[in-house]
Amino acid sequence: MPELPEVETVTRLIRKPLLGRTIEGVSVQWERTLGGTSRRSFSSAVRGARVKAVWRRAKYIVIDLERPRGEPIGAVLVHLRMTGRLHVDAATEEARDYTRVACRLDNGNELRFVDTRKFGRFRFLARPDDVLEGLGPEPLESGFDRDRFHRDLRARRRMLKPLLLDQTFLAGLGNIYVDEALHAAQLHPLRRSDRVPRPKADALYDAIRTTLAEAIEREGSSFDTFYRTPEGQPGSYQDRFQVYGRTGEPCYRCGRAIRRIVVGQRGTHFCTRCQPAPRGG
DNA sequence: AGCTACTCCTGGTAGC
DNA sequence: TGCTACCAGGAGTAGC
Repeated sequence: MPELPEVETVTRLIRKPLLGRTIEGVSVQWERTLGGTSRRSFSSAVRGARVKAVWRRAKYIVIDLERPRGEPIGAVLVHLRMTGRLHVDAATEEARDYTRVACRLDNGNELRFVDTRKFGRFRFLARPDDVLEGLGPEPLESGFDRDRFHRDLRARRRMLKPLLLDQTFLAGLGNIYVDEALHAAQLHPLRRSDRVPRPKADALYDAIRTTLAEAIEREGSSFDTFYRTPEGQPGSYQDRFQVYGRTGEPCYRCGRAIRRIVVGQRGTHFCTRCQPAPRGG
């Protein structure tokens, strides 16, 4: 599903076609995609606005908007959740199925938010920081270092799997990359965060950063005909999965069958030999 | 504080 | 063939 690497890939691809463009009009097919704002107020907020910047924070694509004279007016925060996609098409191109929101641009193109399952959000916020400031550190940025990660792990008493999925703890990881990082660090998903010794915390830190960086290099993961970049190209990191979706198949490291359990309603994949069960939590 | 269950949605698929 | 049941999971919320 779209996690940090997929969102980063999408952000990079839509940046160029959006930068400097003015939104001339919007059409909203599914109002709840706006995340609580009415069609009317969404439309009046973004119509006439110009795209000042396109960047990523956690799993959000942030589209900063400004008035024609240059005053900032807020941002559209796009969250793809499970099935959201962004496309920039010629406005004359045939409508895509499952388009929930579309923004007509001043160069004849249209930004389309397509989302079969309707979980995604395309929200205008006058003060986007209200949402973004509540997020945990960016795992690939320099402010996130080994000392901080170790300290943060010790400050909580939670199982690693749900803790790493918590966006206020660390931003950008989802179900797939958490499983991959825990396997790389040889840590059991149910291990309690305050019982991870420093060397293992360092190993997990390295595993998270390496996994995410390599996935970005490969433009994310695509599978089940699910994820595609805006140009329709699949990413290729799914070929590197060590545990995710490999239930019953041999661990590449030790040969034992990968096991699947459910933790917090999430499918969780791990190797019972490489990631031994914690004793007493 | 941290856990579980539930909700939002739809397409795909397993099972009959 | 066609039906039903269930699964996928990001994140918000409620209740314990």
